[in-house]
Amino acid sequence: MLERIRSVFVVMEEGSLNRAAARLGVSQPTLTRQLQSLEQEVGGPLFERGTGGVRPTGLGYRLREEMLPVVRAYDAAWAEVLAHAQGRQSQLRIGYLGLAAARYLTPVLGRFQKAYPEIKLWLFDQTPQEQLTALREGRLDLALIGQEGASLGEEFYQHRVAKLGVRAVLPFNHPLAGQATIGLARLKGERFIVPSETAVPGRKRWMAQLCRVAGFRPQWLGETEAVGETFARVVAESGVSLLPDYLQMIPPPGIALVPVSDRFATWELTLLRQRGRMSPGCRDLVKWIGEAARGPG
Amino acid sequence: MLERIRSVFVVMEEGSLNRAAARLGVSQPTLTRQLQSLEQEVGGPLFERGTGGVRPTGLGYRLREEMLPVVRAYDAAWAEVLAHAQGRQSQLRIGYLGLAAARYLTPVLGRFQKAYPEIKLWLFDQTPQEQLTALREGRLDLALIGQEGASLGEEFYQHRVAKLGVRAVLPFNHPLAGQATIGLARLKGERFIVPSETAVPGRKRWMAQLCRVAGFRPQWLGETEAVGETFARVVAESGVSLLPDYLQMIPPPGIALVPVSDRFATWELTLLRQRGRMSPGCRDLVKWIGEAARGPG
DNA sequence: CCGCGGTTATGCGTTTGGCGTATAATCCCA
DNA sequence: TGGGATTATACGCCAAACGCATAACCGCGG
Repeated sequence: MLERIRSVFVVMEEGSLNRAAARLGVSQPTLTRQLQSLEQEVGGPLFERGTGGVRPTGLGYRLREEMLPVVRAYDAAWAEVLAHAQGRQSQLRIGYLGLAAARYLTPVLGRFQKAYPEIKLWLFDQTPQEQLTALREGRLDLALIGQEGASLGEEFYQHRVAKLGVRAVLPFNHPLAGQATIGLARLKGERFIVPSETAVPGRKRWMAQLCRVAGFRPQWLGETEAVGETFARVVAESGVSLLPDYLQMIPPPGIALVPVSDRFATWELTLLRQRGRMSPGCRDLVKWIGEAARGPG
Repeated sequence: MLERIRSVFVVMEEGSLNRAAARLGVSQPTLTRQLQSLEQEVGGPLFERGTGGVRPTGLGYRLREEMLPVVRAYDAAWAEVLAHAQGRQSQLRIGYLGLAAARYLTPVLGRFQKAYPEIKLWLFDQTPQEQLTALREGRLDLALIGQEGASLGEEFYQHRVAKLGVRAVLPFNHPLAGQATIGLARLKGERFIVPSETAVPGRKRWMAQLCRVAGFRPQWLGETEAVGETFARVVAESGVSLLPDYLQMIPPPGIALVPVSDRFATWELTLLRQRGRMSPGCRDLVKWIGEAARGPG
């Protein structure tokens, strides 16, 4: 059908079925029939036939006006898809959690841009849930996400980047706030602030699992939509929370971040990507992020 | 090809070739082969096949991201074309010469909007040349244009709207400026200002023709790009010009518009439209403009 | 351990839609 | 009144696409 429409453009340029057919590499009767079938589908004549050639009708002009940008967009989109298929990716879109970026993502970006100057990097600071839907909609090529993505191993490929420790989030005046490290069991009886399932899917399950191993069942004080809100409610409502130990993270005022000493208290930083072959640029980026995370850590 | 791409969307929604084939009304083997052929053209797999269904690859997601807006645009454009073919035009775009509009176009617009409230009228104040190219590109449905369009009867349909007289454009201090009417022959020896061929195609030929019938050959003083420029140069360089007798036209300062008395000195106001069937709205508009022009005139 | 229900892939015969060649019908112009 | 254009039609052929039947594979549960 698109080819028929393209033919219409050529016929309008040439003003003659003969010449248009020559340009299109088909015979004149074929072009005539193509046009007839298209006109039947549209429901009106696109050209007035004469002995000196063909002249567009208003409908023909209208069709070109409406369809020309569509055909151009189609060609551009098709070229993009072909480029992607051949690994000649022109862009790489990475979703990340603001907290994790500075330590694991930033150091690699300079190196990547030097090695692949032709690839434009897009960075999106998004919640894990946003990253997942963006991955599903194809708006993202990579997602730097936490352990919560483990359950999505079916849906996406995952690369383990680093295994982090855990820090307890305590209000500054909490009795344990001054400790260098604490065992998770000492948080028994505390009431936990947890991100909502829509904001950070799986986080609640992860925290519950840790508490279970530590020997108690956590009581939930409430759910939040952003990490800043978590901090605020920990302070305001004397709750506690658990957070992956992103290195170099500065605790906000009123908050103490105390490392959890238990060996089992870990959190996997994983990189999710869509199924299928990786382009060389993407492969290197994944590799380097892994090195940067494991090397100095 | 577009149908293949649509199929990809459905398969991504369903996650299963079986269900997608059912929704698409084709057999599963057919859908499998369609997908295979599309993947071969793209140059990479769009889905990973598993025993539990299919999962999109990055390439598949990318294809949907690129092609979904294209397909939507295609559908919208197609609907527009179909509507146009059935005469259910949602808009009517009219080009007009500023000078002629007030007298012939404005009175009809109110009536038209009452009769066809669902049709959006677009009015474009353009030079005749601009109107012609706009007609050719399908950006205009009607063009209110002068006799210069007569030579284009091959290319477009024309409706004679009115036959106007002619006025001589004279500087205010010209010896003939005070006359009630003049014969064209008295302009012999004057030097004429004429719009350029690109601004008002055919106008120069029309003026030459009138002068020839009046018994002399005009001398050209220069060409202008707009009617305001014509007035300015008539005053500044003591030239003369000829203008269709748009009724109710107010002469600008320094200019006298003297009616030409010769019977042959006429100018046809014509309405050009693209070839092919007219929608009812367009037909009425053309009819009413003609009535408005002939009735009181 | 085996079979059942689910998946996708493949082979085969048929159909149909589209193409090209040859030809007709028409018009403009010399 | 022909010659050189034009577009439309008739006919035969072929290839692409479809559906049916079946193969191959997987997971799960008895």
